[in-house]
Amino acid sequence: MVKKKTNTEQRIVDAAKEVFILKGHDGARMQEIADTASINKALLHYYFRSKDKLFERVFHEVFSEAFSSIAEVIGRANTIEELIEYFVSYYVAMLKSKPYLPNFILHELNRNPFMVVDLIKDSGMDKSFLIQLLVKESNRKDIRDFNPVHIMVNILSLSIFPFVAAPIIKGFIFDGNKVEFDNFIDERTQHITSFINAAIFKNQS
Amino acid sequence: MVKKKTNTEQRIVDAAKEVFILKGHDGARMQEIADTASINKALLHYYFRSKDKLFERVFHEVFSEAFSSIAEVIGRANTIEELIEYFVSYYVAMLKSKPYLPNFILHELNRNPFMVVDLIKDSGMDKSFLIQLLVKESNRKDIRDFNPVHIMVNILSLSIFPFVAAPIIKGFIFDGNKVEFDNFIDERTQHITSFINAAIFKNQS
DNA sequence: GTCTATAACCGGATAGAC
DNA sequence: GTCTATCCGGTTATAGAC
Repeated sequence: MVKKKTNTEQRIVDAAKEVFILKGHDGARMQEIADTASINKALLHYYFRSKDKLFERVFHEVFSEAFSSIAEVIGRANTIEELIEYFVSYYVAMLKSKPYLPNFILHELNRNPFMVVDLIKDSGMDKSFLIQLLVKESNRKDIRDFNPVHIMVNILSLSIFPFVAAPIIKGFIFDGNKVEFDNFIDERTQHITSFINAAIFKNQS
Repeated sequence: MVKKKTNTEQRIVDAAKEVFILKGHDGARMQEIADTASINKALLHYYFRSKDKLFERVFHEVFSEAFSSIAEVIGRANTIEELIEYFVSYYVAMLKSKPYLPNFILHELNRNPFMVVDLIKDSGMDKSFLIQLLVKESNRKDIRDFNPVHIMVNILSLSIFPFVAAPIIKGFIFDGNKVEFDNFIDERTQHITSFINAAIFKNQS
């Protein structure tokens, strides 16, 4: 049986998550984390030896929040239609509830690319299954001739990028109007799936 | 006539650009910038009063490298086909030569969202022209019924995101093979334009 | 303008009492 | 486990000679 984590330890991790997400690894201050957790700096070092160790813990937790169930979602798909639908609806819904995720991960991707890529490889996401499915489906008569890798990148781009660029879309396109932006996000799953389907299927009017 | 900038000043800005892009605002060190420019720290403060002032100068320069000609490119478009072609080919080519740009700007977008959005507004990019063109074109009989804002965001997403996520695509999809990744980028302009065209135009086989 | 030396400060980490 | 007090290295910024 897993030993129950102390209350303080979780409080620290939660506070660290908040500050690291807001300020990034380099911008975050141990003092601010301590203040947010309502404890003192020394205690941070008692639970986690260093800032880097604390960050590592936070990153792993945040990362698995994002990727723990994606492999299973993909695995259920038998056709490209299902893959698109499952993938997009899962990603957009998940990012709607955790909009900070893409920037947090991309930030670390720049500081430490190999570590992040290794984490993705270990996440259970089955690349060969994905490629196999896409290659098989690309032979269908009703589907246009596209490179499966581009299709995969397109699905990711259309789902994730609006969250990465959210302040620009909100500020520039919607003049800071939060309601209009939220509407836009709510329409997004439906729009992306029909947009991609229109692109890859032949003979639709 | 504009006074010619001293050699040293430009050397500092170039060095700062390099370091800030690589390490980000918070991760960059004035010492490293000085070393890169082959001068000493004191001289940095002689030319620019503080780290923040130097960063501001660098950011403005990098930003205008990215956006100075985009407004003119968009302005030449009369139809949605032209808009897509001009926009995608300009962006992908520009990002191919400056792949660091998206992350640098997105990083600052998190630190300072309003400043970045204000810069975009002042960049001469004519939002109403863009919307007007898209709305007009969306009435065409040969075009599917799509929300113009989503189309605009799609064009941006498909063009920019692969550069943002480059280490993941390179590392995870292409197993670190740089040549395959470069090929992928070279195919990208062509792929995106035909993908978007297939999505928005009716009755294509 | 450019340098060396140093001030002033900040932030991560530790010592040691309770 | 939790606290206060403090250390110590590193970083921005300045003083002052040349």
